[in-house]
Amino acid sequence: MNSDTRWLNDHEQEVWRAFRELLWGFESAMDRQLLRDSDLSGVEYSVLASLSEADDGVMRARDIAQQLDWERSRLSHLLKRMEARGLVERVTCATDARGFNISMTSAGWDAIRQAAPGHVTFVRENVFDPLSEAEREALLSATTKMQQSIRNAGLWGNTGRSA
Amino acid sequence: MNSDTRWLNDHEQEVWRAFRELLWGFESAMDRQLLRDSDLSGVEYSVLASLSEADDGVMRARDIAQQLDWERSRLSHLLKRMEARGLVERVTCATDARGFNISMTSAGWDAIRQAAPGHVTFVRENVFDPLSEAEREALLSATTKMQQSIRNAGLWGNTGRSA
DNA sequence: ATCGTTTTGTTGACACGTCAATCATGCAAC
DNA sequence: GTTGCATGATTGACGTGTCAACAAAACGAT
Repeated sequence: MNSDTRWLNDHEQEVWRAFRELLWGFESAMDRQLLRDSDLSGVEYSVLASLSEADDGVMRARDIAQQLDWERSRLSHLLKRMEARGLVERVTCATDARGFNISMTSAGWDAIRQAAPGHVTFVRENVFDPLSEAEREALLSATTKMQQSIRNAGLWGNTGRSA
Repeated sequence: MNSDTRWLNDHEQEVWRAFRELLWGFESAMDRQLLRDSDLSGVEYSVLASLSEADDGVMRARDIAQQLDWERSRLSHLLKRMEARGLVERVTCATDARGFNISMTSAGWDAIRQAAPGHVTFVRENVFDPLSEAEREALLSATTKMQQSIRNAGLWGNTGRSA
């Protein structure tokens, strides 16, 4: 991987730079919109959105982590802060004394209900509206392929292990 | 923005989910590769790459921040760590007593020279190789349009102000 | 039953980012 | 030249992520 490195030509540089810029900027723009309109951070929104898809707003911590493809410790740290903010509650689990059921409080429900429309609108206005149908399809196939390639390289996800 | 929210249909959900997954996963995979092969974090690499493009490996901190579109404080914190690691040095600036010249040490040069091939190879293998020419073009136009849209919405970059 | 392993989750140390406050310098207006 | 504002950079508080170490319960084999 030394002198036979296939460096990027000018046009590739341009594509790469645009993609890279979007990569860091999109997330932070989304967080900014969320924080501005709803006082929820992006990660908090993710957790609440997962919970809201469960029937009663209750999930095992393990399942949330798996669904979001997060490390357990990451979730644990966040839940501690969210519990302190009154968005969720940890409830000991009846069927497994190790586990916890994470339950959305009514404040959590309020927060996600209030935040969702603005979030969806952000996605619609900044992803779907600006793109042609062909571009949307290309975006899907391109992202899928890149992800698959990274997976094959063993570099995807939480430190390799599925966690 | 309430009951007239245009929610996502199933296919849009699929596109969005794939894009979102890539958004967080790509960066972290890139960081992982870099850390594994070169003991540099992604942000450290960015700074060193910027510096390496200046003739002598010296830039004003302000210019680095501008080029990377970072907040000054972010750069300042990072430079403190990088200086502690011996990758760069802060040198007082002759022409402006407020400013600092950031200068790459020889250890910094070594690090970036050692890391660059693996990084470029990562990009080549996980972005360009898996995509068709049409997909590469669509990726460029799609990312450009999304970014432009976010800019128009006033949500791009460091807290709005150009910093 | 007990031993070893896996699963579930927490904790602490540290890297990293944002925000608001601070401080000194440059600079322009008067 | 001093007043006022913009610029360059740092700091501290705090939210966030990773990693490694840990503890306790569950489970599977014997």
